[in-house]
Amino acid sequence: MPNPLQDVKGCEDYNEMVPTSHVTAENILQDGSEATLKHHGIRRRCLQFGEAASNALGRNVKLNAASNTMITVKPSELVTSLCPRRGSGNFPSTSPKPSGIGLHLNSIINAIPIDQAATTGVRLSDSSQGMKSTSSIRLQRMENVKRSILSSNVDGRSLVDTRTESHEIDDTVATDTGNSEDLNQPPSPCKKKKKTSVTADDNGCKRCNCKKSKCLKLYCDCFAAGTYCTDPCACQGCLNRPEYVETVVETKQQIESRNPIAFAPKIVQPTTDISSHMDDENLTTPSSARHKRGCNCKRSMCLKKYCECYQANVGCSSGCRCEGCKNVHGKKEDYVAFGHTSSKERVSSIVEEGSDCTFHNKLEMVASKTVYDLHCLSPITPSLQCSDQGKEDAKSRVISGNYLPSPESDVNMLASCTNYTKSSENLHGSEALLDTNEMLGNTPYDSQIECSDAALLQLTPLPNPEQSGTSSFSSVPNECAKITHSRLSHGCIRQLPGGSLRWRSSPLTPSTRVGEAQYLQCSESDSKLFDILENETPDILKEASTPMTSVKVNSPTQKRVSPPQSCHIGIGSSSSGGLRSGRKFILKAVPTFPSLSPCINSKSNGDEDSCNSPSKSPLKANECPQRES
DNA sequence: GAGTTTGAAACT
DNA sequence: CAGTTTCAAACTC
Repeated sequence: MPNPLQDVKGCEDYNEMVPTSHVTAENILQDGSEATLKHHGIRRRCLQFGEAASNALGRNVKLNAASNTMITVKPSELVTSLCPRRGSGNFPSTSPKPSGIGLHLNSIINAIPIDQAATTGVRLSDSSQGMKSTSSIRLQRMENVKRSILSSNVDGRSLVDTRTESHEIDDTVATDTGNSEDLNQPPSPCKKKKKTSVTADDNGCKRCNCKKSKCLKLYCDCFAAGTYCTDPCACQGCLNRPEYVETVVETKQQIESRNPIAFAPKIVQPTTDISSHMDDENLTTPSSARHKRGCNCKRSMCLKKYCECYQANVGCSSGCRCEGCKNVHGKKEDYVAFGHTSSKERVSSIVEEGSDCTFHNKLEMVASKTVYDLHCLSPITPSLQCSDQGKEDAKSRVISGNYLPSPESDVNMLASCTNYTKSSENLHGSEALLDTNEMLGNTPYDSQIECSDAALLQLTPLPNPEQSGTSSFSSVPNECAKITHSRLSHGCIRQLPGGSLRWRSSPLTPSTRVGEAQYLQCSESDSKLFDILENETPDILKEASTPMTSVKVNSPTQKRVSPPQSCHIGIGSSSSGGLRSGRKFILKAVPTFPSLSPCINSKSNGDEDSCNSPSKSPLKANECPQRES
């Protein structure tokens, strides 16, 4: 049995001794080795804007457990001075943050064929067998992680880039080249990566090639995804680095002020919509996911990656303003034809349904946040989580029964995770401090898959000043995790009273209003919820005819956002409120990364197994080869 | 690898 | 809010 302490130590080293390590370590100890691994995975990925920044700042960051926030104590000392420009190599010896490359939420990730996720989900859905395989996989990963840690300690390499344990082992070369030194330094001009048509690395992780934006605009995939640029990026004059955390945060805030959902995931997954139709009849749409704002293609006919919908492997919807749409994943016309309400209609319905405009706004915010979270979760996360909770039976039952069987299961689970994440708002501050990034953003790494409940609870807000003082639950029993987890399995989306969208920190946005009461509710009827939800789900699905419950026109260009509507109430009230509103929203995670690196496999094999959903074939043909190049 | 096309993001 | 510009990815040659 792996020694939790040992792993923890590894994690700490790996994470550059981030102050949160102690807390995490405690949790890990409590949760056992598996949890440890999960933590490990999560923590690995928590070094993005938030943690990475803290790393860069080193001493300047401290944790505020009570508020679930990470406070930059001396922002003024930032970076510009600390961090020499790329190539100077004088950074504080921060270990490489987890390469931001990777699952970029906003950058839609075609990196991973949706079907891969779907495949995984199916596998998991297979209750008994699925769980077994999951267990074995996890065990193997544990070994890999341990080896990675040991290896790291020995040769001084950071573990940060161990996106996936398997990668760690398989991609020795990559690790070697991407040592901490390299990762900590912006790519020097002379070292600039050769530009290729493929912006994703072998793991499907994206990297940018920005030249003028300094990677501080949404043009930059990394920035848009809420991740720092990393060595693989070939950007020039990049300021999207931990060293420039202050600049990054400011820019981010500026952008958010302009568009609160700027950093929200672009793909949303309605739970109930025509997806079945699409899948069955057209075999072109992997899921019912839709681009939240829709595309605006004029000449590409939504058949090229210029189209964000196409790129995300989703069909166009009524929200799109494309012309001559021929999106193989679903044409806009088809979407409308299947009865989806138009964006305006959705807005109207929202207004009608809610008496409080503010409330809806919040919902929208939450939706964005939710989506954000979803992207980072790998399809198998839920099962792993379940295993940790000691409620495996119930959880697995729920998962397999309601969600996993379908290709969208991963999405659902992700959505569930969102709930979970949101629930975590109420959790212990220190626990909630970590890894929001992971949850929010790129979770391409296997480590994400291994998120434990506890790990999920460790949400790390970005260094967003606005966030401080958010959480009111300073102490959260592990029970909470379990409880929330149970909710997680149901894909219920809870509202975040916090309202405003926070970059990466959204899940942690304090939700004292909803939080406590609901939390209690859930606690009381935790076990019942499974049954209740299971029974309800079918009805809900039937009721919901409109996947995109609402559309928000919030940008100058009238881009749309789909907020979650019904589940905000939480499980406790879901039976009457959220779920039965007939509009259950499940935000679809963009097919980020194949949990177990199926993509990698696919790369080498071109195998359909890894990229295989029937619906996906067109896409596959298009993308897998490309990635190989 | 250079150049072109495209559409999102940013700006006016 | 519409039109224009900027930008970087996607694409072509």
